[in-house]
Amino acid sequence: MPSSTRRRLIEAAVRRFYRDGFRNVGIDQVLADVGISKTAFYKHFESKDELMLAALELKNIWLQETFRDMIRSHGGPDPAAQLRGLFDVVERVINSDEFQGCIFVNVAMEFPLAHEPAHLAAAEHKRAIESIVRELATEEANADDPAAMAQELCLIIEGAYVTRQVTGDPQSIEVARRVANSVIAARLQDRHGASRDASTNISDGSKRLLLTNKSLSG
Amino acid sequence: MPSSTRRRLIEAAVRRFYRDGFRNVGIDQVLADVGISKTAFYKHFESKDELMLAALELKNIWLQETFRDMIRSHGGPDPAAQLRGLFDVVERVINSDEFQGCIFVNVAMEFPLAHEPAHLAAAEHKRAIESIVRELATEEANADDPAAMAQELCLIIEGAYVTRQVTGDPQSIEVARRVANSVIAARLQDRHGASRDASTNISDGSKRLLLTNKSLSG
DNA sequence: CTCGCGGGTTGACTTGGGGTCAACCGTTCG
DNA sequence: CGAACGGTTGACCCCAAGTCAACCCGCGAG
Repeated sequence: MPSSTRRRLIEAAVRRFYRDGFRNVGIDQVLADVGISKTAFYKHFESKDELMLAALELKNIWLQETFRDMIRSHGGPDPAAQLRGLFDVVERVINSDEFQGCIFVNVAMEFPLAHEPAHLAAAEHKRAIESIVRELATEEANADDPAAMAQELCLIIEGAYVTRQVTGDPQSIEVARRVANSVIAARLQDRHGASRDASTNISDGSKRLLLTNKSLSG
Repeated sequence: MPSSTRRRLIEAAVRRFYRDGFRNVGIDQVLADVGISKTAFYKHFESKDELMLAALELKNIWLQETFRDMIRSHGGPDPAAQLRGLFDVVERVINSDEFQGCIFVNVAMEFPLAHEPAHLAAAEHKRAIESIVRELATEEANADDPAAMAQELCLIIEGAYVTRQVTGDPQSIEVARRVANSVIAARLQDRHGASRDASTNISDGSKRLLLTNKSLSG
């Protein structure tokens, strides 16, 4: 059993590191959150870096599950609407109270060199998300090239995250939706009457999700 | 006159901070590059933060100029090709030897809180780039909504930068081009025969730029 | 019962980076 | 000449990461 203290450390670390950035957070702050001494900490983790990696791991599986669940819960017959529903998920993430960008992008920027463990974790996470989107495109839509569409949608999602985070502009989801609609329209076969509404600004799924809206992070 | 030493400090700072991240770089490394003592440094700058801000300022004007120049030098009669030419610039940036993402995004991620000076500088830079793109869309193309198109293209560019930086995938420019082509096709009036080639994968301007390809950073 | 062990404590310590300070040096320019 | 400028050295402070020794407590097994 991973000793509930370890868990609590990881969770506190996620919160702190995500909000303030890894290098900006002293280990002491995390320790204060958990109510533990430094010496005790180093019996659970070898280093601050290892704590961060554990935090990323947690976020990684958690986010994949959340993404999958939320997409599934948007089950509808229309493949184009399904794909657009992706951006309802992104919207929830972006509009969550504590949104500070995608934690994996953040960490990849703090550790710019590709070989660093944190950077690798970020890359792996992105691959995982892309493969979720690819599944969706393959199974549920009549796309002419699901893999290409997944790449495109993921690039748009990244753009939405980072634009929102850097500029603070809450419009970026709407921009992303418009771009996504263009891409989806271009990629989808001309069935279901879904191909020619490329520049409608607001997805029809926008209002479907009105849940708690807490504690999300891309 | 800003005392060429100051300039050299800024330039060394740009290199170091960009490659390794701000917090990862000790001031001593920058000082070693320039060949100056710590005390001397603090006669030029109040703090490491101020050095970083100066470095961002330099990059900001430099990048704006570069962007403007490179776009202008792609002057051609076809508005759609003009807009697509934007992505030749992005491609050069992304494929430059020392590409490590957009330095402004990087710094905005290292300083996630919106009120921090570095974060503000990043936001301002992005606004400036967007207004350059908006100019282009307004002057040179028959876009139905230039402002909206500028937002969309900038979001795509961000997506290309960050995807490339996080995953290391050099394909991301091609993905971005495809997405951009969809958007441009959807946004452009149906003149010049430019509207229905939305999913052609490679822009025709790709090969036009074969210059030195050194020292660019988004 | 006691021994070991897991989880925790304290306090003192080292190392490294940001940043300060005092004192000194050489060139240039009015 | 002397002030101002750009530079030096070496000692110093503070803070955060990480180490170490010593101690405490509860608990299950021999």
